[in-house]
Amino acid sequence: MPSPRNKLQALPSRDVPAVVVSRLSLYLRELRQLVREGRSTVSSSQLGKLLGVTDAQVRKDLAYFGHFGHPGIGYRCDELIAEIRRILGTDRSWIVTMVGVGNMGRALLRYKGFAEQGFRIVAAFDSDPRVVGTKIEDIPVYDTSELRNVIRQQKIQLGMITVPATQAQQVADQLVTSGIVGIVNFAPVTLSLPEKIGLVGVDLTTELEQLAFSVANRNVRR
Amino acid sequence: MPSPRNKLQALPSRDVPAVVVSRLSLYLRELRQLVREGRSTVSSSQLGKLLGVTDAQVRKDLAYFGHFGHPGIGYRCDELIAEIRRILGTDRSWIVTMVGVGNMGRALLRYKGFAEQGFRIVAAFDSDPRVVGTKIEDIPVYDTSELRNVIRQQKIQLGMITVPATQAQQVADQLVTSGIVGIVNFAPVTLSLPEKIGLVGVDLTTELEQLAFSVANRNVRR
DNA sequence: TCGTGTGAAGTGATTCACAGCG
DNA sequence: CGCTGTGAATCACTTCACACGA
Repeated sequence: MPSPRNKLQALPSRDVPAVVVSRLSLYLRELRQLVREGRSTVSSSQLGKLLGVTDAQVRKDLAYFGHFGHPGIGYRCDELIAEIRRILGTDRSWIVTMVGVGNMGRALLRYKGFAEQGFRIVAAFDSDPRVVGTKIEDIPVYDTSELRNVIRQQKIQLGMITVPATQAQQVADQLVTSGIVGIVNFAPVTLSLPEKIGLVGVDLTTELEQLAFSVANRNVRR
Repeated sequence: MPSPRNKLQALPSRDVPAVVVSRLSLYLRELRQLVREGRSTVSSSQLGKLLGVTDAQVRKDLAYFGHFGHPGIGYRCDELIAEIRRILGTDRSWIVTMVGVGNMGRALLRYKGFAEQGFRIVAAFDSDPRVVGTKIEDIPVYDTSELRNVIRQQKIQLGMITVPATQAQQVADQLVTSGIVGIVNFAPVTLSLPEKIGLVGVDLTTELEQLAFSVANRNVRR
């Protein structure tokens, strides 16, 4: 293979399957747990066993991005954590907003896990005058009409959408024209966005449907 | 191909890739939208375009489960909705519980979307005496010590876990020994469960990490 | 010796392309 | 003629198996 042996190679060595990236997140989660337990190194087979994947898969996944392992030793946990964070782009912090301060939005605003991984929610938006002007966990709630101004002034990069399905596309369009580069959509609709904009959809009903299927038909492997 | 030409064939015609099932949920979502707009039929290419998949993919996905289309016509929306619901197992209703009534749990208890798709949350559990005994959207909150009794008495089938990561495995074990058959885990840990138990994990931090990656590296297709 | 990194082989999913039906 | 259902071909991902480094 080409790609020189410098360990800090440029990131997008080649087109990476999305499923590999999703496993990276899981590796990261396990590595943090291992560190909490006092482990300093881990082998691909150990890490794989924790997640139900093969050792070869772990190594191949990581090899998309560089040479992080130490033959005979395995991977140093803290080192690999740093590498994966760099790969995912969570070594820096991201400035995030939330549009929709209903039940779901409020719950997410109060969730501490985001900040721990470098996602700083700095503003929220809603159209209900009863919440506009309030703060939730120190995060100010603005009227939706302020969307563009606030996003530009605060240099917000990512948006989370927790408005009703009927409004989600319109909100997404506003986010895009305000300069946001990525969206997590919790509304149960398919958004259509410019290619350039990153998009992740989370539909909780869909998740329950997957579960119902796997229970109703005991013939899927996860 | 074997499999006789009766349209209502037995469900698990063969081992179905998980990704096919997840698209089924999305087809369902689009079909409902189409019906709302007054459409009565849809072709595989139209349905595919709405979701960014090919027409062949739509047809192949559905063909895992039967012959639902009408050559020259397409698929009748209401018919296909019924078929997909039957396949997913959401034509009947599921009895669900929620363990953990923090921010996330409360938000999900208040979310109306679940009931609409046949998921009836009938009980919630927490260990905080301030919420035990209260009701959220008419759903009673019991002390966690009551878990087994309530699950058995109410014949609860599915559980959603929204407790802190440190307690998730223990809660999952309790759910399993109480007779639950499927779990949606919102805690950011990998659960280990018996093969027989259905499991879907939703980790919101992980989702944001996927987004960060796709924004930081503009080389993934979704 | 243990465990990584990686070509090669194998498996699985997607797309192609077309016969056949309404 | 439009559109499904589906083998065959292609493309993508995973696993195998082994050379090599510490």
